[in-house]
Amino acid sequence: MPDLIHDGDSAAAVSSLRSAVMLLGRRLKHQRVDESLSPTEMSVLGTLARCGSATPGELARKEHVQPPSMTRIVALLEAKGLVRLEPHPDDRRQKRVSRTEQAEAMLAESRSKRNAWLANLAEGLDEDEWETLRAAAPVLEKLAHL
Amino acid sequence: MPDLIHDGDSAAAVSSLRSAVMLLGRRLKHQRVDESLSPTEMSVLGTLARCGSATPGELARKEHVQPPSMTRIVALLEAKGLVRLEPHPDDRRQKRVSRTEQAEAMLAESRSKRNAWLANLAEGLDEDEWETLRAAAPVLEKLAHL
DNA sequence: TATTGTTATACTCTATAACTATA
DNA sequence: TATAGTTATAGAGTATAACAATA
Repeated sequence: MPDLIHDGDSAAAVSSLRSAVMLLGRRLKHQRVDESLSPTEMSVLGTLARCGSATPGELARKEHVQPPSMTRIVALLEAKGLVRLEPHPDDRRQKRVSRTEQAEAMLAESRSKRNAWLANLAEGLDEDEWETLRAAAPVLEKLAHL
Repeated sequence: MPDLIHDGDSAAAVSSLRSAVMLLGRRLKHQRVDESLSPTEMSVLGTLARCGSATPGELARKEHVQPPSMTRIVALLEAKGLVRLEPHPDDRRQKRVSRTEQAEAMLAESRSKRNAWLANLAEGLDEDEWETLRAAAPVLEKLAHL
């Protein structure tokens, strides 16, 4: 494995990346479409958008909450019409949780709002800076998923 | 103002940046030194590291919490030896809150732990990718502060 | 007997309303 | 009279412990 990041410049870049990502992440999180959804409820919908469907237990593990908390979250999302619960085909103890069309529309609106906010912020950069960032976007995305 | 980001490629880059920053931000947030500090307590210490010192009211506004919540947070931080409270020089209603040496050490350790985690993650990139990200770091930092 | 999910209950964090002290 | 901070109390979100149903 190449040891890319142990010179001084790279250490500074790591530190700079870390603080920028954390601050920008916090600011993005505040751009919400639906104030009535808690961060975890929102995150569960995002997870379901990636996974298609999952059991309550799987969701609890992915969101780092305990099973009883997920029971409550799923019940709230179901009451809001954002997820659907079905019996598990193989195991009658489990359930399948999947998102509704309404949830997909809300997620799309949420992404769209945050994109618009970020694009507006990026107007404060000059063309070279934006070009640099545009080149880095796919790399940052790869890094985030490593 | 130049209209940099309204072509299709840039819209894709904005979306990619947004999701990468949010995911990476969430993952970084989980890298904690002290599990006994709530996110807001941690954030208050970070704010004090930037500002030097502040009144409880200023902290409440910066952290977007109500004054009574900040009263409690400051009291908890003081009990943990992480902030110091002093009378305000000009106004006897107010107080000055500043961080202790112990808080500075904790913040340094926290930054260091997150940097190490991120640097380790970055080992999964190849040299060109890392070079791209290193060039983008200062731009991302500028963007986060706009 | 182990696992999935739920119910009952307690704790943490934050908010609102009412109060005290100072400007 | 207005402002800074605190006290008292309530609500939202999550945790642990005990339980029911199924494997």
